[in-house]
Formats: sequence, C-alpha cells, structure tokens
Amino acid sequence: MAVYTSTSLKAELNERGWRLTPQRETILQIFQNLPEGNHLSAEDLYNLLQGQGQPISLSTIYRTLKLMARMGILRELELAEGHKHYEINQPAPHHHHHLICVRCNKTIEFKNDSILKTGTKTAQKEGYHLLDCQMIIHAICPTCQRSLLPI
Amino acid sequence: MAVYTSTSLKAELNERGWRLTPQRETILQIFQNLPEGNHLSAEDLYNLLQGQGQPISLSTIYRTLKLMARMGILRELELAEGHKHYEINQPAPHHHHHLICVRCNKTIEFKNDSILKTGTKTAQKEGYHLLDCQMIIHAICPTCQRSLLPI
DNA sequence: TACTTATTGAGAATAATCCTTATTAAGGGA
DNA sequence: TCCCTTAATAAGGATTATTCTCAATAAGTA
Ligand SMILES: [Mn+2]
Ligand SMILES: [Mn+2]
Ligand SMILES: [Zn+2]
Ligand SMILES: [Zn+2]
Repeated sequence: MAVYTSTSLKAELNERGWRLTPQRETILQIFQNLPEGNHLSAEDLYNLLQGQGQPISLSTIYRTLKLMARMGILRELELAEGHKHYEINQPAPHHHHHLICVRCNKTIEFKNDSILKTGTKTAQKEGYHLLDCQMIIHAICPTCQRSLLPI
Repeated sequence: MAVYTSTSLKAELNERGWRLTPQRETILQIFQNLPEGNHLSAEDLYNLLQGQGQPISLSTIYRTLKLMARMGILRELELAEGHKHYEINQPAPHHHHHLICVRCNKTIEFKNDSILKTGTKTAQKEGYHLLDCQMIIHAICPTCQRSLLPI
C-alpha cells in the first residue's frame, strides 16, 4: 500500500523483468488524479482515455488493471452487479471502505482506522504479504427501503 | 443476519407476496448444513444437487442465490476470479471474514467481533438496513511469495 | 376446489473478461 | 547509440458466468 510515482512503478516493474510503458504510465496517472469517491470500470477507463485523445486498447486496459491490482497499486472493488471497479490504493488517511445498497448500488465511503490495523495484523500473523484490505457493507439504502419494488 | 428455518423463510417470503418452493427449501438446507469454511459457487451447488438426486435447474440456482443474498440469508463472496461463492450468513460467534491469496486463491477465515460492530454502527448512522458486512484481505500467501512465477 | 400469478426449467442471449497472434517497442549490453 | 531479446500492445475472436425469455407448473388464498 505504497504511494506510486512513475519512477517507483518503473523500478518495481524492472525489478521483475517487466517494463514501464506509456500505457501503464497513463493509467497510473488517471487513477492518481481521480477525485476520492470516484471509481472506474474497465470500460469507464477505456472511454475516458478515448475522450482524452490517448486511446488504449481494451485488452491492455484489462491487463493493466489486473496487473496493478495484483501489485497492490489499485484496489479492485465489487460495487455493482456485473463488473468490477477500480480506485487507487492508498494508506491512511485516504484509506477507506464502502457501504453499498444492494438494490440501487448507491455507495457511501467511510473511514475507520482500526480496520486497516486489523487487516495488517491478520495478514502478518498468517505470513501473508498484504496488498489491500477492504470492508464491504451490503445494505439497503433509505430510499430503497421505502420503495415497494421487490428485491 | 437472522438464523432462518423453513418456517421463517416461508413467513418472510409470503409477507412479500412470494412463495416458498421445494427448490428454495432445499437450497437453504444445503447451506445450513454446509460445514464452516466451505463455500459454494452456483455450479458447485448445481452439481451437488445433481449428485444428491434432487436436481434443480441452473436458472433457478442463480435466481435463488441472488434472492437469498439480497434477503441477507446468504453472503456473496468474491473468493476467486471469475465467479461468486456463497455461504450462510450468520451472526456472532459464527460471523467471520476472509484472507485471500490473489495468486492461488487460498483462503483463510478469521474472526473479529469489532468488524461487525463497526458495520452495524456505520449502516445505522446512514439509515441503511444492514444485510451483510465483510472484511476482505487481499494478500500473497507464503507459498506464492516464495514461488518465482510472475503475478 | 378453483383462480391468480409467482416460479420453474430449458435453452437462447448477453456481456465482461480472457486469449491468440502479428506487430511494436522497452530495457540492457556492446 | 545501435542491436538484440522478449515483454507488451492492438485487434478481434473465444470463452463463460450470468441473465433473459417464455411456456408449463404449482404455491398461496379464499
Ligand atoms: Mn472508494
Ligand atoms: Mn467463509
Ligand atoms: Zn438503494
Ligand atoms: Zn498463494
């Protein structure tokens, strides 16, 4: 859960025999500049880059998102049915969690320092190398509670 | 996060104009009798029922899993790439969380009472009706740390 | 028992994600 | 700076988990 720059990303990639490409640099920048509370799906990111005139193929998008999630640079979130969302993975005080309405997918972020502490301790105890730690609350929002629509 | 019986499931379904079917009863029983630490995918459940000589169509399996997750009876877990897993949703002292290796998907369950408390408090504060609350730790297990295989 | 309509089963449809392959270009060494 | 090795990209096809459609069935209710 480190804070990455182009330089530190390059270093970590090269260390493993991998390469820093303009595509990877671009995608890292997008997420670094994404305002807190925003989350991008693969297709969101694809469209965003198209709009900015620096298109990247969908294959590369998917490969890069997976790579960066497995490196601990991005967090992979299940905020809605059917597809994943991503955001930058940052330590406290930016580290946060998600409260999600299972009916309308409205999502609220919240912070709680003890969660990351518990995650760190648990991973360490088992000898795991921590990448990300998230609490997900599935619930029904006030609006959906009032609506009579089924499930 | 209540403990369900056939009777209480029927009551809750009927209250909403829905019905208790043998298929729903069977699926609830499967999960109630599933030993802690076991998690079933839709296909796992389908095959299990086939083997027990009480087959249920895959459509119904998917519909029922989603229904029960949205009722708070089952927990929907993202333990591996590509498909969901389910387990019964129970309060303390059975309530637990998951530490997952992102490379080999090895999963360890752990308990921590303060997590559910935080979840309950956070949902309540926002006026959400709590269904489930889970902490997910993504990490790399000791074995995968030693292996030189990339990502 | 009879009626209404939620639910099932079967298979087709959808869509997110992954895979294949030719081409490009990053990194490291001379 | 130029070369070589090979990792990475782009494009489109393939895969597959999940949803949808619809005719047939059966749960709930009076
Ligand atoms: Mn977020
Ligand atoms: Mn479990
Ligand atoms: Zn809602
Ligand atoms: Zn592992």
